[in-house]
Amino acid sequence: MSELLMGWKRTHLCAEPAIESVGQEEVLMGWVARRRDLGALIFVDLRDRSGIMQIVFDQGDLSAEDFARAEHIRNEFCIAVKGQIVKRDPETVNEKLATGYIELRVSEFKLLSKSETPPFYIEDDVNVQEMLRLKHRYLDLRRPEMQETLRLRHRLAKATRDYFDENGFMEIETPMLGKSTPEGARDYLVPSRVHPGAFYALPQSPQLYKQLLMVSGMDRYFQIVKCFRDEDLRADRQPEFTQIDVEMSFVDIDDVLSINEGLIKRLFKEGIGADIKLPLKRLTYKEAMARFGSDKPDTRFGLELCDISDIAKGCGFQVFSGAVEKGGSVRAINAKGCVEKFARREIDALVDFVKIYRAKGMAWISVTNEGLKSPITKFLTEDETNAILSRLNAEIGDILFFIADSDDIVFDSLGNLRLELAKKLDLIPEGTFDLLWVTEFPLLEWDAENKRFSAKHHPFTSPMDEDIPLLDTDPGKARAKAYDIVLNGTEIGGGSIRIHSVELQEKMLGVLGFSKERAWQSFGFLMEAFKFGPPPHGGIAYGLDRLTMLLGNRTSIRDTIAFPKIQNAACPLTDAPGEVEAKQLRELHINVRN
RNA sequence: GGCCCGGUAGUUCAGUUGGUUAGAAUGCCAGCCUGUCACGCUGGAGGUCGAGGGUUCGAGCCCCUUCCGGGUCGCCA
Repeated sequence: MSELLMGWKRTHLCAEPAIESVGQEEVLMGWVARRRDLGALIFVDLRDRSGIMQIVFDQGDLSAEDFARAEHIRNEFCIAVKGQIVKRDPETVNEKLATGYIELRVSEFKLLSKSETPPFYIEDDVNVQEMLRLKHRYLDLRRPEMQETLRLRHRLAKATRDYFDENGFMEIETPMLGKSTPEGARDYLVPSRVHPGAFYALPQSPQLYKQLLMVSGMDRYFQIVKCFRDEDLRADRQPEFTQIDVEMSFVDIDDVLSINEGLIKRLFKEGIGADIKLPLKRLTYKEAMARFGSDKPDTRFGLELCDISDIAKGCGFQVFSGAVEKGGSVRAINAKGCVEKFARREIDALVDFVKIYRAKGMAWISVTNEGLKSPITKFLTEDETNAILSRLNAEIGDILFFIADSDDIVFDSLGNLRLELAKKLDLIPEGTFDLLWVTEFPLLEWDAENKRFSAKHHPFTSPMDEDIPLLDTDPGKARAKAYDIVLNGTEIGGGSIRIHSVELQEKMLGVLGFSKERAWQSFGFLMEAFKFGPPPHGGIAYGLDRLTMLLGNRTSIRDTIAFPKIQNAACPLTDAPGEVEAKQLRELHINVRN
């Protein structure tokens, strides 16, 4: 028995005693959340991970010496109290507290440890700079809402393990120290002491290992696993993050989607008690882009995009006709009833907004009861204008916004304008969960900087069967057996059916600009394995942090991670990364330039 | 790497056209108080205005540089 506890044993968590416990002697341990000192009577809100119990120090119940000690208790002191659970008088019941109809009258207490005055109050509406919370993360994590978020995360992880276990999946660990491969994000590198000048890479995902496990006949694999990407951070992006990684053999797209819909249903149920209807909606990539300007569309509201390229094609407005001639398009959004809501100032602000997404400008037409107001109608014939109005179902009070450019810029800027408008117009319903699959992604995208194709998903993604011939003729047109799952406009997971033949894998790498030699140098171990009876296989990976963020209704991924990094990838609590001793560097054969 | 926003008591903020000793709330400390629950009352302490430089008789405020934090574009297969 611990010296410090002197034989005391905790009988309950703070919020556990209920009305049935009245009359019993209990021992609670926890932190002082608040103290109300009325002189000869002191109330303390005692907090632990279960919640709060009000405890009462009454001068009459304690020795003079003990009561004097109680007067020195301060916030965040860690204490143990022994006493009787009593029912509160009806007029002193606190409805706001789950335990508000009872309290503990202290007969004895122990100070387990003192606390300095905390730099911020430990409560849910904390309202301090996040940096301060992160420097004292151990205090931040005492806050009930942080504890609940981590509990949610735990429930999601547990539901994942239960679900996959019940469905014949096995959790298998894969190496953290792997091989750096070209393609994809920047790797975190780990120098090898034994191999001078050689480096391991921390995994960006266990992709290749899980494919090898399929070749091994593991059939159904999953893993909740840390992954690492050395790229710039965002509110929803951390350099180390956790994936729910899944792979299955002898499957095609529908098999993967259906087993994963089961997982999604389970996660929502056990995570937040929500019922999700199956099957989930599906949109092809093409349709998602055309209607929403995004491959992760938020379909909780309208404001869909409308293609007017055919009308704009030969029109007198050079910006419109030119964009179409160069192979781009002209598309528009009808902001219903916005004439009253947006003054010229706000319209100009929206024109600036789309420039973030490389749009060179944005045309607009206000349909007012005094006629059309627009900087562009003077370049259009009456027929063209009418055709546009009619295509967009324009009515008095509407503002139409137009982007003319290459398709990627049109989609990106209008897609984001759509989200911005929805925010401004308050069109997004709170508390609803909008889930859908986006399918038939393009296999490749053109990398203009390096003048070559790169894989939209990754180089191991299978083309759709009917598009395989396109690899030889028009690779840019080939669609992939790839799918993303989208929740409220955020991608929460993505995957694909993989290539499982040496020939197709070689061809794919060839399209990506790999010589046969370099392909084998980089991915030979995978293709070598494919020589030995690889099963058809595919899978998916989810971002557990993001999923927790969305289900927990948090705005930052950092709130779902116990010890997150800040924007410059440092840890404010430990000050990582830090310098190391010269000896360590010498052993690793590393010279650091200053 | 680019763009935007921010940095003033422990904390959250205010600070007028550049003008006296930089304020408020809360927290903290002390005293009083037996039914509070954001307890109350009285009193007190607490500031490198992120840092450096400049303009000025005078800078929290204007200018330049820089550091730090957040958001975002690029980037993130």
